Amino acid sequence: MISIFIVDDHPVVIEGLTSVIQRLKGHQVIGTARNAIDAIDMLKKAAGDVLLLDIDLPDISGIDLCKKVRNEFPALKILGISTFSDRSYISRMIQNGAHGYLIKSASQEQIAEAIASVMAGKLYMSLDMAHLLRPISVVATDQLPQLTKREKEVLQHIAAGLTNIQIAAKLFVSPSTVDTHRKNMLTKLQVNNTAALIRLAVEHGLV
Amino acid sequence: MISIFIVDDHPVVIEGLTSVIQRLKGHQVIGTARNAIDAIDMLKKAAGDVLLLDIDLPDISGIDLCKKVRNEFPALKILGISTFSDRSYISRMIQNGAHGYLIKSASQEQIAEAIASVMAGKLYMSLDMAHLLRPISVVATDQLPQLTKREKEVLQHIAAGLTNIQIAAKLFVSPSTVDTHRKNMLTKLQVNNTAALIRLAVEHGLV
DNA sequence: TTGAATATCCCCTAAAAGAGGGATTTTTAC
DNA sequence: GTAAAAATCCCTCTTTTAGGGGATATTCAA
Repeated sequence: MISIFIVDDHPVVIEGLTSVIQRLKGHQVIGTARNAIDAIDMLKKAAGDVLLLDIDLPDISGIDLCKKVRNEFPALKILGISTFSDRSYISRMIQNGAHGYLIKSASQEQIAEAIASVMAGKLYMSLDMAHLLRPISVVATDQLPQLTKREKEVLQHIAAGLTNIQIAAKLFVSPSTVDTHRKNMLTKLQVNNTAALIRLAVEHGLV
Repeated sequence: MISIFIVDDHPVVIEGLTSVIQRLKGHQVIGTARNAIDAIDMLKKAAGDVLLLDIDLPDISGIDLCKKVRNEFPALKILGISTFSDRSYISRMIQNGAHGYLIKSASQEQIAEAIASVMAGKLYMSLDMAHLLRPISVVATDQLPQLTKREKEVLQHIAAGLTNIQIAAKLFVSPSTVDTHRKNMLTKLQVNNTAALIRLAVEHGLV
């Protein structure tokens, strides 16, 4: 008997998923929660085998919750769920330890298959999602020189197309400061202009 | 009986894969090729069910071959294979129609599983590869303003960190020309500096 | 064959970024 | 409590980009 816990802020979705899962042989829903705090509390009492986790939650994002759950309940398999439009979050879920991703409009068969896949220790990803994925750069992200918090902030704004002066205004610092951060990033990452910097940043998921 | 065709320029790899597959019940290797031309020729005679396709081929890249095979043999399931270091090509394979991706160091079990997955119409992706994937931008790439061939060339070089003068030297044109292309791209893509341009380009896989 | 798109080249000015340098304060970690 | 790291700020000078403008040859499709 596979025990499933559902976290989603939409009661309708919880209803729907629960009824689909109840119809599956050998599967049971052992609990549901509508926000992250409740979810953590309830999981502490009974974690089950598979967690269906919505990406949009009222308190903290499903992505952060995913990371937290992975740390506290390493045995629990996590399947991210969301509507189609949230696709840009899929991989952040996976990078934070999710074992697969399911769209809310999935069929009963797909849901069963997804659960079976993650229980078997595999990644579940529907084929129509596959083409939306592209690999991050060959150089592992964790062997990149570390950027400081402030540098990352500046980087975001550079990537958004802002100039040093605009960034300075946003961060309430002098343009000189922004310029210094920018130069330090160029040095750290061994590139010599913005184009190469942004390319590196986007390819490594820093932006 | 599942028929498998192997394309790889390394005889050792063909040997290895063949012997692994021969040991699997219900699987047979119906042909092998060491380059794309031979592969196409032989596939026309007997295509089989699954194509194990190396990314590095001497004549045309596995990625292009993948696209070609998809058009000519739509029923054939394609599993990309490569060494670990080629991971940056994985998704280009998938975007060109591959049904999964296998590393050459995969175990017999993983190979069997991959074949079974693609035969079942599913995507096969080993979990340790999953974290290397990130979704492409939410905005569909095909609804982006079209760049011309020359603009794309210039874009590549900008993304590589070259200045207009350096690009001009590479393309044997005047720096003014490069500058014009650059400005046209900024206008077309509605961004106002290089940072935003490169971000857009990388996120949409233009680079 | 003719017009639109593409590619090529030039001018100008102003703004922004890159490459050096140095310096101080504030945080953080040991 | 101290040393290292991070964040802040400033200077000069040069190179590169951005934002205007305009012009001509070529390619390509209708």
